[in-house]
Amino acid sequence: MVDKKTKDWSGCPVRFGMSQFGDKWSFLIIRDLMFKGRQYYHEFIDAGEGISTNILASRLADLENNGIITKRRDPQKGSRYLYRLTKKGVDLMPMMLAMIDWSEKYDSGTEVPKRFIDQLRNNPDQLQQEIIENLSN
Amino acid sequence: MVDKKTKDWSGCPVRFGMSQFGDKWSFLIIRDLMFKGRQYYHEFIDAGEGISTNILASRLADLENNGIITKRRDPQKGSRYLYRLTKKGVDLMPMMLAMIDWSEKYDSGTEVPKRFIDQLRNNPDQLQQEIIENLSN
DNA sequence: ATAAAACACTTGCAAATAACAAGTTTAAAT
DNA sequence: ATTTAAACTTGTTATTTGCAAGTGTTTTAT
Repeated sequence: MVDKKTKDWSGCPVRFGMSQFGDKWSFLIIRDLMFKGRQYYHEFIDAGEGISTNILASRLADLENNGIITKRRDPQKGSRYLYRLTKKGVDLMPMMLAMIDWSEKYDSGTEVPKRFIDQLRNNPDQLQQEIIENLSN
Repeated sequence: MVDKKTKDWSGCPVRFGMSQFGDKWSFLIIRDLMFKGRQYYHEFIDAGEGISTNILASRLADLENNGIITKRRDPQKGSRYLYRLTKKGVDLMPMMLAMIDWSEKYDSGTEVPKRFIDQLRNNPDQLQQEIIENLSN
């Protein structure tokens, strides 16, 4: 559970954000959903970040409770669930992109494709539109 | 320590960000420095978020090691230290502003001044300049 | 010059959280 | 009807956090 004690805290927008998605694993799940095309439980597990199954289940439940993702049966294969960003989740994109921009600037080892970072800096609105269109609905 | 195991991880910009400032307390310290004019240890303690002294000391050391803040003696009062954002720290502002924008949109209880949020949405560059000018150098 | 106060930590310990491994449940395919 | 796959859940151990109290350095007061 992310920031259980202050779940209902309100007033400061930074603290509100932290209470909604403010831990490492939540950020990585949102990244997977937003930029990597991952949408199944096993894809998050296999992403290679080393998240434990109980923590993944807990974070997915938190994000769902906070209205950032939805969970439903996969119509193609009913034994598994399909996780998707809601509008509220997609609206985190400017923040995620700002973070990517910053990291690309300060981490020499970052691996953002040149085309991505160029477009992020020259035409962020179009980049965002393209990413949104790529999210299956 | 924030994300000790993956301190030197590189490749993914989101994960890099998480390794540099990716926990609740680091975000709140950056918020204090960036928007609230706080720059002393005791001001972070007194901010009312309930951070423990050991955790604050640990996070300040992490942020300093990561080049996001600097620590020096206060020229006015040598018994205390002055914490400041570096350029690298100030460059987190777009991300922080994007987060504030999102929270204001989704948290009815948020308390961002109307003038701030209007300017954020209409003229973010100017808002940013004003905030930077307010940071004492 | 010495003692007291302010400030920024540091340490020790109990409580909470996360990681790891193994087991359970539900639906699908055979 | 049985087996397999997928998504958890549970139990245990390790790590991190929160809390209370103590320490070291610099400033202020006497």
